[in-house]
Amino acid sequence: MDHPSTEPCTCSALRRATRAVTTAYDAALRPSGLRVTQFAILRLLDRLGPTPVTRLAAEAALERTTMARNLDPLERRGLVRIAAGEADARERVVVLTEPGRAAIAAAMPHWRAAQARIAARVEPGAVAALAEALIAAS
Amino acid sequence: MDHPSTEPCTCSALRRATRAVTTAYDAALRPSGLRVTQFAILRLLDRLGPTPVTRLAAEAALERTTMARNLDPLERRGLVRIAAGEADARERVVVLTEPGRAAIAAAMPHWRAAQARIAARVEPGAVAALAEALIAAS
DNA sequence: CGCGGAAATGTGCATATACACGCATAGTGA
DNA sequence: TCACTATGCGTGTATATGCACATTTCCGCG
Repeated sequence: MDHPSTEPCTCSALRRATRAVTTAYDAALRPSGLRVTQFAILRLLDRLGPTPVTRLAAEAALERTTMARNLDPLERRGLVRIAAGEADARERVVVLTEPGRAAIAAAMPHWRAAQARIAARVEPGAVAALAEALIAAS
Repeated sequence: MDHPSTEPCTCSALRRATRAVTTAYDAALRPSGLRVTQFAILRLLDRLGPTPVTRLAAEAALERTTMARNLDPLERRGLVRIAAGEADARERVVVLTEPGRAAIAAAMPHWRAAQARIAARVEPGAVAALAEALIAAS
């Protein structure tokens, strides 16, 4: 081999696939005005109820500061509200608002469509399994 | 089901895995001063030789403007050089410099280590196959 | 040769992601 | 009560990513 630059990079392949899939989901969610990342945060919040930023980040396996910044556009649009913690003054508790709940509902059918389009060609379980394995390996 | 927010999102799972893997690769590449994205671009350039930005983006399946901006830090550090096209004045041809080549070489062992760590737990072929399927489905 | 469409870029804007620091509050042991 | 440590956050900086628009240059046709 004249060039070692031909060996495939697992990380790059993964990033590339993620870009493609994300673009597809974002396109599908377009009418709802949400991106898949934002939709995911809203859904998580819906599941967890009011949650401090750090815990929210942990649940999403996101860097804390990343989560905090990802919340900004959502707060600006009134989809979430951020309140000071009651027991602990350091905490900033994120709360899903009614408009936020409505945004989830509005986006849901588009999200399902995207999910279905992918599932038609790729076993969702396979993705989940591989994702888990990759996370464990990292 | 009281909450539809529990159904797993294929895209989010994938993004999460990619974050984890990227973090691992970036950590491994740390000593080289390159990120995995930058390393990938340099390697691509090494494979292709001098290439206009748009074609480089197409090869990497990256948005054109994204590629252009990803080149900025590399150019700033002198790892690539950007010259005006000779035949076509519109083109901006990206060229791998000697320091760029050296950077690849320096990063290579760290990259291999990261690759090996992942490969020990996850079949690289499986990732590649799934990535391809996902891209095709998007 | 001149014109109109196509191709290659650049720019502005918005979000996503993570690391290094620094601040404020909570909790704990002497 | 008073350090000391641990915890929850915010900010600064840098990169990564993509869309919408505007600009420049090329090329084929009349």
